[in-house]
Amino acid sequence: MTSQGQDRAQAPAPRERRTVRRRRMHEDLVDVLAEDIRQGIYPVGDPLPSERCLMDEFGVSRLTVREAMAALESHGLIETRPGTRARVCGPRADFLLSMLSQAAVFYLQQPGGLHTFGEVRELVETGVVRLAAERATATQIEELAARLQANRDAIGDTKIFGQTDIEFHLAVAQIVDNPIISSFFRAVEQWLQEVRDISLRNEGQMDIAYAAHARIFEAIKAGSPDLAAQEMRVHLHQLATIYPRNPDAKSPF
Amino acid sequence: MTSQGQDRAQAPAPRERRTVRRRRMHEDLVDVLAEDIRQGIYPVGDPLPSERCLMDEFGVSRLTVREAMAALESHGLIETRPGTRARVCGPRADFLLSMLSQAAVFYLQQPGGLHTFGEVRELVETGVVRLAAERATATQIEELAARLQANRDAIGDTKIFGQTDIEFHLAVAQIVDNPIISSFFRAVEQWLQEVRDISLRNEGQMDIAYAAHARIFEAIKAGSPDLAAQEMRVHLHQLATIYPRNPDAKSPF
DNA sequence: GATGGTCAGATGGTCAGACCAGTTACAGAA
DNA sequence: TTCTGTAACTGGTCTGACCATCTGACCATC
Repeated sequence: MTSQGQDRAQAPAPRERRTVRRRRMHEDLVDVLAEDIRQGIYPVGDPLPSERCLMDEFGVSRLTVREAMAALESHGLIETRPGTRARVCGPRADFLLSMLSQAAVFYLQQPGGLHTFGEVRELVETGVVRLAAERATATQIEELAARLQANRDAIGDTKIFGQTDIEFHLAVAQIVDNPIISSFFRAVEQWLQEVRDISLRNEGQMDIAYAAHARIFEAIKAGSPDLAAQEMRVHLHQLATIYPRNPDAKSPF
Repeated sequence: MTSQGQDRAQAPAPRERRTVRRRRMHEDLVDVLAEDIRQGIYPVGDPLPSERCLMDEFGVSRLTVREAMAALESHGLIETRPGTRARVCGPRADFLLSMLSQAAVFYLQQPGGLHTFGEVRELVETGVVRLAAERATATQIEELAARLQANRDAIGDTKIFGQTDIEFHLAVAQIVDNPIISSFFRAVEQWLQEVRDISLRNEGQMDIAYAAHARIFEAIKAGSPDLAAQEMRVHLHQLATIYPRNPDAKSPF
């Protein structure tokens, strides 16, 4: 018996539930095993006890054990494969990245999300160029110059220009050499690409964007944090003025 | 039969697996249902089809359906309760907060995590005070003054001083009125508390911290973003110099 | 001694059926 | 019209089973 279409009438916003959600059997198991992992009883790379052993040890069904293992895997603590026992995995950057991406999408989809997110982006990018201006080595400035040149060469081709635009910003971020900042940039990379694809359709926008990048580059090269931040802020504000007011916020994945 | 202690010999870092993990049955179901939710086929608040209906519809066992539902719930897309069908829930801020907290813990636990995270914190807090200095209303400045006074009154009591210290920083952040920034602060709040509990044991540190807060307050009151950022930077650098070099990074939860 | 093939045992993945506890809707009585 | 009891539907957990995958031991060959 299928129930497609069932109960899909328009409903008002759901009233908050008042019953307390009862704790489930496998949740206790999740807590115990997560704590064992945290305490190093199962170091990274070690296998966990098998499902059948855990069901014996905790006196629950194998299904309950499997639900706990699934929860641990969804938290990124373990990974399972057929035929071998689950293994503890260290917190993986790619897992965190996907979580950050989901968080980014969440905020973008909220009312005013574009503004909210844009504000944070400005805060991060102006802070990043400050640090870049303080720290850039001669080699890094050469690398940045190459990115800038590629950006210039791409004028006229919306797709490639957008790509080199992002690569320029990423190269600035990489000067700071901070994994959290790099993760932030990667988390929003696809969304930024889509935003630029839209923005760059404006007449003459590639020239304007390139000119802003050139000024940012000069400020970093000159070792002027305040100037670099100011130029980045002007650049982002200009982008905000041409970006459509209320576009559909697109998911980066 | 238990297997405690089994296979726990020291092992080198595990070599990355090369076998391709086979796609599981319930993963297809997760994709389909997640897409239905994204497309609005099941709006927020609507119940999903029952487990028994989904097993009929997709020709899989009820256990496989339950695994898919568990995965959707761990992604924060639905919530389940005994006796009623699972319901779609909108992305919840608390869910995102816990994800940000996990990300924060991840980066803190990496080698050099304290430095990496401190750098990002400085970037965020200096950016936030700049915006606060630009935007603070008279009412907000009064509120901030009250937080500062509470901070001053707490000198001598490590616990309360730490609490008021964080409240001062949070009040600055709230001037910016950006939910992402507020979430960031809340995500690292408990960890910050623990850090301060350690820092404030240093002789005279409460007086130093209060004095820095007072200078930050004056800069915000004077509407001087550059000065506010500079005072915040000095404050955070001073904290970094007295904080133990390689403490155990503690989980905020 | 190194290598390749085979096999048994251990493992996870999925299934079917069952039972229990919680929730909801409906029919009948007051 | 309202209230109550009950049936139906729901999720949570269990047991036993079978299938596919992986690993280690063993043996034959070079």
